[in-house]
Amino acid sequence: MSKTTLVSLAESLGVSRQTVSNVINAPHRVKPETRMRVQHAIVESGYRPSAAARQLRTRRSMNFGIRMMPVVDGINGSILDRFLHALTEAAQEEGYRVTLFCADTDAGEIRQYEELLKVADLDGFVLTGTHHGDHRTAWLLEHGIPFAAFGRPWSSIEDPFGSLHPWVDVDGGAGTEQATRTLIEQGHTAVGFLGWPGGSGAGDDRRAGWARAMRAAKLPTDSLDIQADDGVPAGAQGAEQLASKGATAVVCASDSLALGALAKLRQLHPEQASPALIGFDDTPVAAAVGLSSVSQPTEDAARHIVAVLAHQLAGSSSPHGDEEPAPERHLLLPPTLIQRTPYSFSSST
Amino acid sequence: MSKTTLVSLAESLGVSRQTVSNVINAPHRVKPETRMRVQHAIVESGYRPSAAARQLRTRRSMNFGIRMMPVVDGINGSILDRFLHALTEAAQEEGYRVTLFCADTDAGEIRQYEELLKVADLDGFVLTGTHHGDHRTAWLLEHGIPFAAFGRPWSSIEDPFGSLHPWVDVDGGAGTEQATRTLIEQGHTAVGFLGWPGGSGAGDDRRAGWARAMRAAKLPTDSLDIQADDGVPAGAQGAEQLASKGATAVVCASDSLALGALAKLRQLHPEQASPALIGFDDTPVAAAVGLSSVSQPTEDAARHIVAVLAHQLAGSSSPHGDEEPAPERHLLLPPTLIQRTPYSFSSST
DNA sequence: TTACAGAATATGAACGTTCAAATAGTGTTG
DNA sequence: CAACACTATTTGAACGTTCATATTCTGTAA
Repeated sequence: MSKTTLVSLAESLGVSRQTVSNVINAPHRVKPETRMRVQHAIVESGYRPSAAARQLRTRRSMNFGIRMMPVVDGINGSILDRFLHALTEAAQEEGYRVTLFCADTDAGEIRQYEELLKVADLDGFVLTGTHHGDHRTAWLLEHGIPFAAFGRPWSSIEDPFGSLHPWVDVDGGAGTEQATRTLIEQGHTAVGFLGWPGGSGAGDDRRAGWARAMRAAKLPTDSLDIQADDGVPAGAQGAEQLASKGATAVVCASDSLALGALAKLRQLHPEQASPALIGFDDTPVAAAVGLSSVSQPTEDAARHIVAVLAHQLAGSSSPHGDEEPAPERHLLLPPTLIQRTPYSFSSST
Repeated sequence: MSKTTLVSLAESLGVSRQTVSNVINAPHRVKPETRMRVQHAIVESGYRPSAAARQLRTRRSMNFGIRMMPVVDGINGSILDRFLHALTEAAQEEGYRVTLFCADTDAGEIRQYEELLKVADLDGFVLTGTHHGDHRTAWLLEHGIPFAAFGRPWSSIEDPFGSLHPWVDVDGGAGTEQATRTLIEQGHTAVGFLGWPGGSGAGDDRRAGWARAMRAAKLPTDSLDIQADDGVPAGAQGAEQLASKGATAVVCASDSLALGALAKLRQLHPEQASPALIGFDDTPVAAAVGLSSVSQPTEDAARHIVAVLAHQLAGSSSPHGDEEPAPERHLLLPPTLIQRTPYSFSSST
């Protein structure tokens, strides 16, 4: 039971290796009858073409890379898990594999690109955590390396849809806007926003969504906008400030902040079991404590990223008539508001 | 600036390809003078050997696979992030790459093994989530595929150190034991255990640690042992039961359970800002809410797994005198108790 | 029947590396 | 100085594909 190869399989069938190869890569070139016969033998023998040999010849590895960011907070980073899983799954379905790599900085990431392109012949990359002044996209574009980003090109945010590279992102602003609107509809007139200091792209976007909803309802936003570094303690502190300014409801830029706010609001208003509070990212923690949160369609985003990347890769090798319709190169997905009632831990449970 | 290859580099130096190859793979065979010259040229040109060509010839890909488990809870799963990051980093340092793959079931995982071995020529695998009646290890052993597991072989738990395959695990029992002891030293005599239903390997192990500490202190364990499915609500419920049985402190099998317990205990004893409570896994949530927790040395585990796997892979190709001392094939790492004071969210913050 | 076009299949070469074996170089020794 | 034992370097072949081209087959028209 030695290894099946193109040649050994061809010999045992009395055809040439190229015919077997064609059955796999260009079935239309083979007479239906032979094709069937070969296909049957392929299944029978469990033959799989060697990626290495194929890669050596075609210079394509059917493999793309994604960087593991250094673990920071983890509470928000945990959505990466879902993303990575969905990405791997989608890639697998399209016949691609996902290779991980580490880098501490963007510069380090670029160095890894060079390395991986030469050594492993990666076909492309998936970028996450795009930000202002991101050098990675420029480098990749310049070198003509296929890639797709999870995150808008914040550097040229005036016209993200005119961007040269494909990206997929979640419309955070629409999420906070909806969250705010929901709270307003529930009767709140002083909805505070608890977000990060300005300058962080995603953070500003989420803040803008809140402001839009407030303006649309002709409600004042003055002094209801708190800037706090991400984290539970800062969330508690911010919630306290907002409460003192008269806010009766709070929209947060992250679940970490919301978690702190939840604890603080409960402390301030013990009579009120379910504070009017909405977090962001729908992390496991939010689900765990029953916190309403804006949920990003991570799976959809991952799937689309793979689609865009795969289309780009396939397109470059066979520039003839398109079979598949080209997936959108720039896609802004709407998030979903997950409404929950915080667990009251009442004795009746 | 066309691609540098072994041949092009050799030509420009006036040596043969094999000499350059030797400088890379067996430097001792090359005269120091030539070696220097070649090494310099390699750096100069930024030459990197093609993984595909190498793999085709040597049948080794310097690549191992790890499965992305379906996302379940997430609150505990988030330690996977840290593990994966550390694994990738360690692998990278040893010259290996990490390929992800998905499977819903163990059987699916085995199917992927077959596929990946044939197609991508993966050199080995890292297993996570070992459990009773795990078929994966048997399959891999049977087929002679190198692998290392994160998790003891629970199926043959009588003699884990006699196991045929290498594994690394964290001594959960030692963790809960230490946690319990710490609480006892603080004066508690009725320390409850809030864990999962029996039969889950890791869960039983953690329960046993608690029981050991209690027995050692000659304290009764009757009715202080609660079995609950993982999750925040179940944690709250369990904590309430324990409180009604007179427990003044609680050790939990997971942070999810502890999080629920924390909320419940605060509700039951509002005067007591910091309930005597210890969780497990030191997840980001625990850090966020200031919950004491047993921390697994995930990074060390990952690093050791890579070491064992790399040693196994290197060993099989060069069975001569060992340079590196062989890393332990079976390793039980002690966890660390991280003590924290739950955030009180007091106005003074 | 012959010639010819088009479909179907087969053959040689190449991708970039390492292995195995051959050749050239360098002292050492009788 | 010839024979030898090493060390250092080179050469041919092979890994398993796909590309480009060549060959064979089949049917149709002259």
